[in-house]
Amino acid sequence: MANSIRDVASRAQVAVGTVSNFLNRPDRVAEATRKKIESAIAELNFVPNASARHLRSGSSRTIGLLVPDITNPFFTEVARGAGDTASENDYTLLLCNSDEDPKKEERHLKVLIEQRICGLLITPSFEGLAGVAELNRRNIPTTFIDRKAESLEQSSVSMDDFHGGKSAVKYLASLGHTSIAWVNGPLSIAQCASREDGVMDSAKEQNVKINKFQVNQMRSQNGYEVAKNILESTSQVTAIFCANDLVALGVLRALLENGKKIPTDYALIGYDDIGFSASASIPLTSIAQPAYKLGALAAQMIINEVENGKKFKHEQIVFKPELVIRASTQALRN
Amino acid sequence: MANSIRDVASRAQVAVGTVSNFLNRPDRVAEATRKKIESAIAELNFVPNASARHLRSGSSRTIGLLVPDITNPFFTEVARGAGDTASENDYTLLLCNSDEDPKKEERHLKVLIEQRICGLLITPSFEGLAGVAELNRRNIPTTFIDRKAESLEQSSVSMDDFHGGKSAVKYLASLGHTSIAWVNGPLSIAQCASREDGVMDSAKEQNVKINKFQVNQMRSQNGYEVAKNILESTSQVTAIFCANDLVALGVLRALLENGKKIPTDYALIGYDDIGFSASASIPLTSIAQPAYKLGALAAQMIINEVENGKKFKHEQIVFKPELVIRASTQALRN
DNA sequence: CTGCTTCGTTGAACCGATTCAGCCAACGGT
DNA sequence: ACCGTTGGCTGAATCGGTTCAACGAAGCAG
Repeated sequence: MANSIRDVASRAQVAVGTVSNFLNRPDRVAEATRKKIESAIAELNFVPNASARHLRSGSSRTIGLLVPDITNPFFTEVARGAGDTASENDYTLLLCNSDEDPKKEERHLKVLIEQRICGLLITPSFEGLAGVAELNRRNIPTTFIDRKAESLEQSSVSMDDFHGGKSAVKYLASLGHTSIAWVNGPLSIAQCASREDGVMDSAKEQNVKINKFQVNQMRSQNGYEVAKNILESTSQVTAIFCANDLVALGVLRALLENGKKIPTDYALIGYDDIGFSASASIPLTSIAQPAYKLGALAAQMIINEVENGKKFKHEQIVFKPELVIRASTQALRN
Repeated sequence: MANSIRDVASRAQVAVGTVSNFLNRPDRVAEATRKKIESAIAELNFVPNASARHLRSGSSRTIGLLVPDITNPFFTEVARGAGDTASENDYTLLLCNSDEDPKKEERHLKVLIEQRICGLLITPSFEGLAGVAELNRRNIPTTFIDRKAESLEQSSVSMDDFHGGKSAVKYLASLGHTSIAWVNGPLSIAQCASREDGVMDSAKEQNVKINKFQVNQMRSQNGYEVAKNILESTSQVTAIFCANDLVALGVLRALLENGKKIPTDYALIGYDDIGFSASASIPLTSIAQPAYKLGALAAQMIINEVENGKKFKHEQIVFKPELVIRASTQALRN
């Protein structure tokens, strides 16, 4: 049932080395031989064994992708991009979800090392993960996604979060809003910190007042809960900017339940531009991040690094996010 | 850098076989020896090579999961469940997304065979996939997810779609609705066909009139588009039941844009109960499917089958979906 | 005709684990 | 004292590919 390359060789009356050449460098095999091998493979229903191949060749042609929350459509898109690119280049993508749990993350990292992945794509959610250091020690190329690498020795594909935060506030200011609620996640997450810097920077420039609110996790439920605080707060904000769309959708639901009208009572902006934002009942204005592209490019970069070794020069690519205007924002009437 | 079991053996002054025993059956190794090996492993930073292990042992401890749309939160949850269960049992999960494209599906199947997966979890979206037949020929256990296996020789974990369709209509009838729009996906998808059977069965029982509508893909955008047809249709439906939540959310958006009120003008029900439905701006009544559980159980079953071989007896497990009532439905006023 | 490439092919060694027959105490029963 | 058993350990063979030195044949130049 499980046929080996030797079965193919004997059936095609050639040496095993020739079959291997046929598989990997078909141009080195003469036409006639090629045909014999082709039909032998077809008759035996032969499919090469990836483990054996990896073992001897030393290269696994497998790249790992470790994301903190596969439930978030943003990462789903990243995974699609990375997966497609991997497939196109005949690499296998091993997708792991840590659920924002450092223990799971470490365990996955260990499995990835056992699999001898040739490269890792990761959105680091914790600082100083032991597993990542381990990867470095083993010289396994690592590329950060959605997080800029500090070291020039490492590649990353990330977004300009400062710019994203800044442009949202600038846009709201241009609509006439002067008092804005800013709902952020934990500042320990690098992305959140940068967005906040952008927000504050723009606020100063535009002479706008920012009211800060905070959620512990960037999920819809947390947005729903924090909305009460916004409604109860004394300061009369007229616009709300949330650090991601999930939170914004939660806020949106809470506001509507309280009889508020969007965008008339409050303008609302999210971040990420996940698919659901466009088809939310009040389509959400959002800061769009090209998630698919992020994943695809990161995969391409790590493949280049794997294949070119020393010659490869690391890059820290930063995309500018784009404001996508929808129904949840409009000019302030007064 | 890449240490082998032999390096460990020589460092610990034992035979390679002993190290292998330590790794796989620690109870057969004496306490003193165990300690020597442990410290050798720690000093050398040794991590076993999965490829070598798989090659010799014949078992890959890898299970494949092939889903049609990783973008759909339902499948994301399935993947989480399967992934967690796999991890807990020291299996590796290889998650593949076919994007509803038969070509991609076949390619992934080929890769999975190369990887010599010991079991496959799949939500078949096309009939008679060549790749699946190939798996059978190679005696690789396959478990269907969200789709009942026809053969008693095959396991499956699925939902009672007939019941789901039936209970939604029954519930709407109990609210006083007598004219219902039923928005279904392609009948070639088994789940859609069964739900429709349930809908029609219940309609007859409850003496309710069903207006059928159809979408080609079960995504939000398609729901948005089909809503126009519903609004323009001459028959005065007072309730709308959609074959999944994504479609229902699209319909919801279109209705609200047209100034309709939910649930007063129309009652609306979706299917799947994805996370977004609860936090949609009009929280959606939906037929809940335990996606995480589906994935987790399917993984557990395939692992049992892999480990128990012939002794294993196949099961076709069918869950009953549950109606979750939220704000998008209420009793008809008249 | 000889020497030099080039092309296509060969087959043994090797990658790093697991497996298993076989070995050597140590121990207990008679 | 002898034998059988058991527990712990050994190391060569093996899994199924890739790699590479070597080789024969063909083609070509001088």
